[in-house]
Amino acid sequence: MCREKDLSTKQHQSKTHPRVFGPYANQERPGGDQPTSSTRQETSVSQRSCEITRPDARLLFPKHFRLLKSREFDSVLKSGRRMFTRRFVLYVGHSGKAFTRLGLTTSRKSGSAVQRNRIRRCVREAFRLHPEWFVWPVDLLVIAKPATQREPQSSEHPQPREPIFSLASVVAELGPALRWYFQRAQSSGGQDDGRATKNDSNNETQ
RNA sequence: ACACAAGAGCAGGUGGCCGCUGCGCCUUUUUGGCGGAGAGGAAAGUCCGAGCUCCAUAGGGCAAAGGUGCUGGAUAACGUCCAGUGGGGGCGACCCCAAGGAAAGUGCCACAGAAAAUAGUCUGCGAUCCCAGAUCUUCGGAACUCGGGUCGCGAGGGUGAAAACGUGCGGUAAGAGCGCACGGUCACGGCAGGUGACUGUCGUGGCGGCAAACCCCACCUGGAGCAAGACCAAAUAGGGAAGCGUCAUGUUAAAGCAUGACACGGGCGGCCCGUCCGCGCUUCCGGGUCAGGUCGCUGGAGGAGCGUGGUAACACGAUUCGUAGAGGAAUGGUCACCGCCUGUUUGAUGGAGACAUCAUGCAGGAACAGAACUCGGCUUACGCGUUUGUGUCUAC
RNA sequence: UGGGGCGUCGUCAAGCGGCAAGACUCCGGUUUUUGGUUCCGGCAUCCCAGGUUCGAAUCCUGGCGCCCCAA
Repeated sequence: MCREKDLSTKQHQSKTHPRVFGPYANQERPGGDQPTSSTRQETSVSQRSCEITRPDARLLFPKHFRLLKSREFDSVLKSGRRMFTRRFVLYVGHSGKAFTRLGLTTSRKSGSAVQRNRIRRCVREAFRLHPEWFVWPVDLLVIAKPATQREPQSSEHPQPREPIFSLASVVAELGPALRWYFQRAQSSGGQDDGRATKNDSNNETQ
């Protein structure tokens, strides 16, 4: 756990976001193909400006697109693939429905009620504006990290105004992670490797 | 100009696009469209008081536990608010006070100090006696010093946060509230004022502090809380409600009826009175649990201005307004413009200058903080401008 | 949401009005050729702010933080 955190912070300081997940792919498949090199360079920041004023598609987010029940949360937590970013922990599991559902968890350690509302709204808006992230329907669970772990290099920054949540920062953080997930799952032969990836990730964390 | 005190207030605005949750209407009855609404002064902390809901009687008495504590009023109620009394702080505007009882009782007051509370004696003051010394002597003694014994005293020194009311005079062998005058404070009584706390005055008597130490006095408090609770559906599993206590005697063929006696255990979150329940049988069919749904769920001790009454809190009257209801938890994201503040560039005006005002460009900032049943308060967090008042300085 | 409990040195903690014990750690010194051990010394805003008291870690009030429980 702490080893991965050190890895992610070090990668973040070098400002190469998509390479955060590089070591995992190499470790799991030592002699395999690497198809992610061609699409690694395109980032979601360039697509963001045109998507806001896109007039052709309605980007709705009704209630049944969300995870509502406790056992739905438990099933995603038990059988989903776990990923880490700088401020979130992601669980991606199989959706039984024809659409992608989103679940959010912000504990009391991640800030006051105003900050928790801010985190949920930003993540929900990023989920709503980017349906092209999801190649097939999944159940996505986003857990916010505590405020102390969220900003590991805050002592080096003199200004305390830096860790404010904005939509652009959330999109820049979640987009590459989900794109890497779908590319790797597609290359390994479809959606049936949820168990295997979960076991692999557990082996890596130890 | 600076520093402060009190009061009332606001919580940047407008528009475009894309979204979320209720409500109403129309189509469809999966859904879609239109209209309109959508966080706060503290929504927070959960510190008090209530509404509302349930709990086997919330019925009485005693006790325990907890809370409150100057007076009068306001209020549904309050530990809240208003007005006053007393005390304290500040030069002042003004602010603060859990502010009953130490004369009901118990207890404590470390260290220091003689003594920390029925006063007492380390240094002391004084009287008297004894011993010794030296001086004077009319040889009888006189007065003094040192030491010791007895008695009286509560003044001075020193200690301490606090030393047995303070100061002055009298008084005495020495002294002492021992007496007197003035003053402080407390209790009681009289008179005057006030609804009252209390104030003024006179008289009598007294004089350590601590009750946010135990306690005493007066008053108040049943408990749990909307995840309370009600209904519906499904599954699981066997229980739930109502009636009947026992014995003896009398009567009766019996059942039954009447009278009398008696019993244990448990419940009513302590005890007593009081009251309810029991084992088994009979009759009836509903009952419990659960992040399933619906209701509870927002119109209420509601707000605004006006009039009347009241010093005020507040009350009354009529008018007017319509004001969030989520449930893994909505009330948002983004862009543009305007407005505010700070820093800075340039220009203009005023001025000797410092600097001030206006215009313009750039950069940055805009606090504390998110309803979970609802109200009345308290406390805490925090940005801004404004009104009134006080003090100091400078100028006229 | 509701109900409980606790904050004392870097850590574990005692102390319930009168000098803040102790153990481990750390720092400085001593012993030793050196290290360890031993010995000596040091290191506290008693979570914060007010109040009661002569005097507060303790008593009272209000905040802040942490932990636990019920669903």
